[in-house]
Amino acid sequence: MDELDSAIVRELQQDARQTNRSLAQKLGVAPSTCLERVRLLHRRGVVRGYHADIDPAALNRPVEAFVSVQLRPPSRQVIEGFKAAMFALPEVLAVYVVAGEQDFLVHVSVPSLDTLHSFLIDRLTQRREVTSFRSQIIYDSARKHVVAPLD
Amino acid sequence: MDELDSAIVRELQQDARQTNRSLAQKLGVAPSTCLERVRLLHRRGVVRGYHADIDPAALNRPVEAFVSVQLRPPSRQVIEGFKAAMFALPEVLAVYVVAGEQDFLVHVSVPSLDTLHSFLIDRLTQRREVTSFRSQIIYDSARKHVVAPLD
DNA sequence: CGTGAAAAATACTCGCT
DNA sequence: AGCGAGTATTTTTCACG
Repeated sequence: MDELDSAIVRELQQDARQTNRSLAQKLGVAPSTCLERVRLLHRRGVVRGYHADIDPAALNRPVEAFVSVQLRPPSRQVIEGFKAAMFALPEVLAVYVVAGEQDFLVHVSVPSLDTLHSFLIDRLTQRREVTSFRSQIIYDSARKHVVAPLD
Repeated sequence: MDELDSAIVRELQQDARQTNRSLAQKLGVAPSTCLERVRLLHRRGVVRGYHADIDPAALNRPVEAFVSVQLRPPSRQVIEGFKAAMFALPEVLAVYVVAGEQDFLVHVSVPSLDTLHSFLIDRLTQRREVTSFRSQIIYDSARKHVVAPLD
């Protein structure tokens, strides 16, 4: 990860569809050089993929929330099982196994508050390993698409 | 958003760099048709951008956490100010204004637990509007890159 | 390891249905 | 709106420095 790699990573985070040519021009190297670097970044697992960012409203998912969940017992089996079950649900965007009062954080996006309520009742309350949960509706959010190396 | 649009959106979420040609082939339409659809999806704001997914470890950010923050007073001014301040920090990946006991959720990624501690002390404790906060280290996580329409 | 030029593939335009 | 042939760019390869 030298300076050129970092610059490539930054640019591809900003716009994954820019041509290799314009990328090379911006960074002041030959297109073939740039292409080789990008390939190495793939092989090394630095670049994990390229994904379109879609407006949730267009997918009929205007309502988002975080649901914190406490599990019993918080064993590996229970945690892994719950994680897999949640991830399989279409409403779920992401799952996080966390340390703290709660064991789990589930990021969901749904068509309405009604759908959220149904999700909580049908998908969480049902499960015996869920001892408690708390949901936080997201009023507003902002996410970075370009993340710089630290240190 | 007919069936073709949905298919395009799904495919571009899965791999944003696939050529228009292969995309058209998969969906059984002419490349020019496909290109026109993609452009319309842009214009309508359905596709907001294309971003490379980078391994956080490669950016020297192996430690992630959610920090829940309570603000006083939870006025628009205070919330917006805090949001902007947090978003400007390099450690911050995303910010969420939420409803519930806490007012804010900050997603951070840092080089180490030490860095996280410094972040909490120097960037949160310092601020007068922060009345309390709680941090949850992320042990494990999974995020979907392809999100389907609901209903 | 980076480069430049040739070859192959792709994007993009546009007149037509 | 969707299509396909033609043109313009781009990607990709490869022999050389």
